Amino acid sequence: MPESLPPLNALKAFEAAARLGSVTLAAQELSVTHGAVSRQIRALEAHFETSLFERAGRGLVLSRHGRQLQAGVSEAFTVLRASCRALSRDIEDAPFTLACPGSLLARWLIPRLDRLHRELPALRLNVLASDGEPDPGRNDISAALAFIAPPWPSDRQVIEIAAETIGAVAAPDIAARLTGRPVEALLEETILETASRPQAWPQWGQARGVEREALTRARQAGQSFEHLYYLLEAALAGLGVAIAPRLVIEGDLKSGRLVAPWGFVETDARLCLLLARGTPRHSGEALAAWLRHELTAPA
Amino acid sequence: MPESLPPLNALKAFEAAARLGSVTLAAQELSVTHGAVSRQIRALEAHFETSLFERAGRGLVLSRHGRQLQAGVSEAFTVLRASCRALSRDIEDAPFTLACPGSLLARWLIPRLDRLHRELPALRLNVLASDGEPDPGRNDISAALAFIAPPWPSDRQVIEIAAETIGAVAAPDIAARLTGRPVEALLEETILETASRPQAWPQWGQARGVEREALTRARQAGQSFEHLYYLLEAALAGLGVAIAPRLVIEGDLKSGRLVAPWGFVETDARLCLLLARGTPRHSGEALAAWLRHELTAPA
DNA sequence: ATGGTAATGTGAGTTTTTCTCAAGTGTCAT
DNA sequence: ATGACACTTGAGAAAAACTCACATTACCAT
Repeated sequence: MPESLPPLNALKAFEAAARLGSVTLAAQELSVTHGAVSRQIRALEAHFETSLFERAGRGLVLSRHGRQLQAGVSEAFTVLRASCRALSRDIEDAPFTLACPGSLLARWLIPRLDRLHRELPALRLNVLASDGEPDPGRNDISAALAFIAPPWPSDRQVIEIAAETIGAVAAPDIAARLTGRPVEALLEETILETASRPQAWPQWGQARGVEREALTRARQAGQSFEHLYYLLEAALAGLGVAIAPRLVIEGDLKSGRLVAPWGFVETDARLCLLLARGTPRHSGEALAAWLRHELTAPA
Repeated sequence: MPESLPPLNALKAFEAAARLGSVTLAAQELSVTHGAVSRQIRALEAHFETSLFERAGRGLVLSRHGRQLQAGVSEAFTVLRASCRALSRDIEDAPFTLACPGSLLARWLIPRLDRLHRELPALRLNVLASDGEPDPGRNDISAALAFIAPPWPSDRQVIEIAAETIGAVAAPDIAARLTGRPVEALLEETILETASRPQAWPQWGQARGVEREALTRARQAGQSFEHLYYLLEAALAGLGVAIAPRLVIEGDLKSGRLVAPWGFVETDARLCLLLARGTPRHSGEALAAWLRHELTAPA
């Protein structure tokens, strides 16, 4: 059972003092007072029951035992410093891998990736689509972008980016029949939704005052898709009225390929960045700041 | 300026946990609770902003970064353990060098050296005569044996062995003229003393009730020697009456070569073992215990 | 010599770190 | 399910480390 190590902080003080030949200089290097270093060295001498330095008037000189100890300790500390430094560099240089729902990735993030790379080059961002679960169990993912509703998971850091707004959207030909008419007109159309967000229509409906029962019946008569991506393709193809986060379809609204006859409502969900364990906080904050800016900018 | 070392105690906990693959086992090895080790590892992960272990259900597995760190750290700790262990061994095995006043060495210690070596073989004792200063400035001396009066030096450990007793002694032919007579008979003899203990005669005289002035005059008429060793040779040669510690002349008393007509008195001085800086306390205590035993034993 | 400077050593009190205890959570095996 | 086991975590206690101020010692220039 390897034990029998001397107090390590005392060794650190000794190593510095031995290398610099001075308690005072060692104290400066370690950012403490000389008294602290002096005490640590005494503690080490007490541990070994020997004197490590000869007190030579104004300065210190290593004793025979001190020299012997320094040989091993300085070698060990050099190794330690080198490997810790190497690890820090590797961590610093590691690419930041962001998992992102496929639809958001394709429709919102990818068009902005070039600018993101230009404005945050140090991040060395990789993106990949996370279909299904928003939570990165995989080890090589630094963070995940996802719409999640409270309560947020407590086992990883969560950075809030923006509120989610959702709305009913449809291709222009369908929308033409709805614009300007009361919300109930919706019930005459084919309702499209995703299995992953069963609360989306009810939430929107409540905010817009659609009768709950009627909406449920209309949904049952409509169609459900596995992913938001397919839902949006269906809406674009004119199959019916879909419910979708504004963010994802922003481009489609602008180009006129989709229209939201009754606008958008805010939900309790938020667009969040979920940091994986061990992802540097500042990297996550940098990305979050960029995302926020990009969302509020007129662009 | 080499700095940028992670917290060393956290590294120690990490090293043990990585080597043993378990927080609990590491805690046992380090003699702390598993909670403490867990925290230290978290601190290290926070330092590097990465996760060093994958929490694999019931146990821990090193992550990629953890493995990278372990490589360097375990090497460094191996070096550290080896060199500290080597130093401890060297210190443990180092011979114990005792400085001792020449007269005490020759007349008391040397006759007992053989037994001392036999009874304390682990001490690996060397002895050398320290003429003059009782204080070992020399680096290769582990301890010094000396009669010293309070106050004792505060800058080194002092172990008290026994009270000093001194007495007036003379060769048998002189002593024959004194034995049985009052102390004042002393004043008619040649007084011998050492320059190194000018207080010896006055102390003895006061205890025995000799008039101070008369004694001072007698001393001025007598002879002073540089060392106790010469003083005793003079006494043995019948040059006069000497004052000497009982311990030093014990052998001479026993053999009848010296006689103490009025016995011995205790002084405020003590036979002490002065430990040099860095001498293991237990070595000093062992020697002191042996010396005490030898002094009180009938032998 | 004498005073100035520069270094280490140390006593007392405070701050910071680390540890323990106890409860919480998740996993595995029966 | 249930118990055993292992890691995590919050709060308070214990221990270590640090700072401050002063003491001590040696060197050096005047």
